Amino acid sequence: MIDIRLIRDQPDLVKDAARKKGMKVDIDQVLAVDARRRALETEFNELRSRQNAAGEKMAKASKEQREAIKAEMTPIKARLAEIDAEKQQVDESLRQLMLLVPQIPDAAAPIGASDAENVEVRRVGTPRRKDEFGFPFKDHVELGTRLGIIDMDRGVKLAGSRNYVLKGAGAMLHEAVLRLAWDMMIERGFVPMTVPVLVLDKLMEGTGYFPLGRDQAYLCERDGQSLVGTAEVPVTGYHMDEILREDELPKLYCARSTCFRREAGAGGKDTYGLYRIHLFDKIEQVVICKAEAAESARWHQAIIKNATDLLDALELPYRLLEVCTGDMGQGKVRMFDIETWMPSRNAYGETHSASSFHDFQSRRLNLKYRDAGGKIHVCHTLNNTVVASPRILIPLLELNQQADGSIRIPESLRAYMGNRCDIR
RNA sequence: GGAGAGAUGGCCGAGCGGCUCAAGGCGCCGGUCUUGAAAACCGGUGAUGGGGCGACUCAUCCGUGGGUUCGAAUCCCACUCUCUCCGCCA
Repeated sequence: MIDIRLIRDQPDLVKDAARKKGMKVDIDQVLAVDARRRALETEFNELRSRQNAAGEKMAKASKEQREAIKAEMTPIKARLAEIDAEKQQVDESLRQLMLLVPQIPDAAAPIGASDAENVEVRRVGTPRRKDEFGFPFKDHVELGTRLGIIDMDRGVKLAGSRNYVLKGAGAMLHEAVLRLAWDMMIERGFVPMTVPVLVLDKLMEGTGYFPLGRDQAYLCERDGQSLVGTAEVPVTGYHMDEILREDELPKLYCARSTCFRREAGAGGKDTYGLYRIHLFDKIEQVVICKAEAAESARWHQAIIKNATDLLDALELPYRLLEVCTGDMGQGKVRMFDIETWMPSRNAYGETHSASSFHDFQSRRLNLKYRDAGGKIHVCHTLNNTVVASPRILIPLLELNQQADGSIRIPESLRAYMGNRCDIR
């Protein structure tokens, strides 16, 4: 949600944003409905004012006067009922329209139509191609299956396509990367939380996943709840409907959650292995900060660094991409993806996504703060993956494979793996 | 799942059809007093939307949504949530 006053004052700016993001939204319709809403409100307020005045007189009126006032109020009452009915409809349709309006992308964000136009910022580490291992390369599925730590077939047997089972050292490695990330974030001052993963729809709407991303979520419609695709939803929504004090900002949170994604529309894309799956676990970092672009931008860099530091600790090669307007999504001002090198794909694959929303989520969530002078502002929010597993196991297993099919465990993970140095 | 109680401003809490434009207290802010602080005393202190350059002004908000009424925090209905007891249970 953006400030409706911005649409009133600079409709072209908003139309331009929609164009850059490749979104269809009728801004003129928004303006028309908004104008109607205000007209109704003005009339309503006027009549209500008269009704209130009549009510005061009524309290100390004689019997005859009362009858006169009643008669006078009858048509006003009827008109108020009419206005109220129309206003409810208009309010709701305005709300629905506003939920579709995009956030204005940052001027620095590359303009483009799809992920093909994302811009590489930098590469860190040296990618190794399949033929550079000095022995026959095996992908993560083959490695994991041979070692008995990944079981794709039984995952599908239990839960259908895009499901899997990790066992033994595979389950341990999954847990190890999450623990490493968890401990690192706590050390950096982020407050760890456990949060609900089945949340009310208004939280999905508040964080911007509904209505446009509704088909990506598993719905529990009977209960008005949905399974989250990321802990970002409950963590960012944690302070919903609150007015925080400026001196308690920024709020730095991290949470682990299981993430549920329908992957609707993915069709037959990425059906192989642990890449695109319906369920995974993730440590997510969320920042709620003051409504200042520079402050937001600083935190954006900080949460990106948290993620790249983790990848460095895992000894994985990656690249940082700035996501273009057409690929960044409705709510975002600016967005960076981190892609980690995955030899089996012979490419970098997305493992992290760092987004800055400015006030987009906070407006939907009614999340504000009061500054020292008592003035109220809408917060800014940001989030980024710290680590998502098992996707991260793809490069971790593939890049650490050894000639005999065993897996070397990076040093940073060994403490979480019973001090083992390898999986064999 | 069964029975009962409750939901009021940042917090506690009164109000149970029209002097409530929500009492009182706490907290917070400002002032007086004081060497300074505390205490005491005085004053102020919500959100949202509309209108106005502005001092302002109008409306809405007492869990949510309906209803009764000239008028609802107050009466009626439904729902949600919280607490207590019982049952079940990781």
